[in-house]
Amino acid sequence: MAKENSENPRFICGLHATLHVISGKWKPLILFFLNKGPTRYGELKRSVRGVSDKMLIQQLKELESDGIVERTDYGEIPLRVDYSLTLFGVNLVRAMEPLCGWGETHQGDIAAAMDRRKVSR
Amino acid sequence: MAKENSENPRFICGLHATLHVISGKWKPLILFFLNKGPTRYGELKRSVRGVSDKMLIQQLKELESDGIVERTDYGEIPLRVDYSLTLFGVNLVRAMEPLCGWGETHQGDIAAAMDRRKVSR
DNA sequence: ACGGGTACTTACCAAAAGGTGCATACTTGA
DNA sequence: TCAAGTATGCACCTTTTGGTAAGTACCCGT
Repeated sequence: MAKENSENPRFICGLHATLHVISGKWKPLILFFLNKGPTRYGELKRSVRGVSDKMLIQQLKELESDGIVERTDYGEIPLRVDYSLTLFGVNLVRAMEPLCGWGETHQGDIAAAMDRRKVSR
Repeated sequence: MAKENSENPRFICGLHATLHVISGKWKPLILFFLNKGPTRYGELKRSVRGVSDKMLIQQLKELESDGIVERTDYGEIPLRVDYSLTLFGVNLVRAMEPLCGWGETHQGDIAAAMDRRKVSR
């Protein structure tokens, strides 16, 4: 078990801790869309364009395990399952909001940066 | 070149755009430490515990290419190079601050979540 | 009996990301 | 001549992440 002391702390800083929860190609986007309210699996998949079933389910399971997201199974057929944010998750998404704003504001710059990276490969 | 229209937009949302800039295991931490002011390469490496030279240099190059970070070579021997945030970078790090706060507040929960993930593998 | 729907599983594979180990350049001091 | 310092390069390798394709469970309607 990892020792938690000042000599070898688990996390370098608060940001480091947060990154462990939100790392994964799709997690930030999943959380972003769940911020709109409880969402069915299929609807979430349509919102998070490009994600595969395998990854969506895997990352939802991890978010559930971490206490960020909760899963509601209505026990119907066809299956109807909702995913929603816990209070813990709502606070996390709130902390992510400035990143949304920054990205909105700088989409042009970011697209240009991506093009530069592509060219220099 | 990717078409930017409402039918097939480059980014799903602002957050998606931001993620393209900060994705990479070490980038958020690099930015976090550079927020303290211009930093020498060696000092930055010591701060970002665990990073290899290869990755630190690679991710610094990408951040520089994206206009987030600037590199100052003093032309001395031994080499002395400083890395610092551009204004663009300072604004990005400001947007990341709530994530630092969230992580600070929830380090215990996050550590517990990580332990649960480890057990269920 | 079969196909539809939704949500999810799994084996195998590919791609991406990250790391190791050794190397380089250059001036200075021993 | 060699070692020291700092910053960086590169070939090869390992690990992690993500994707594909085919499959599953279950009830209902045709």
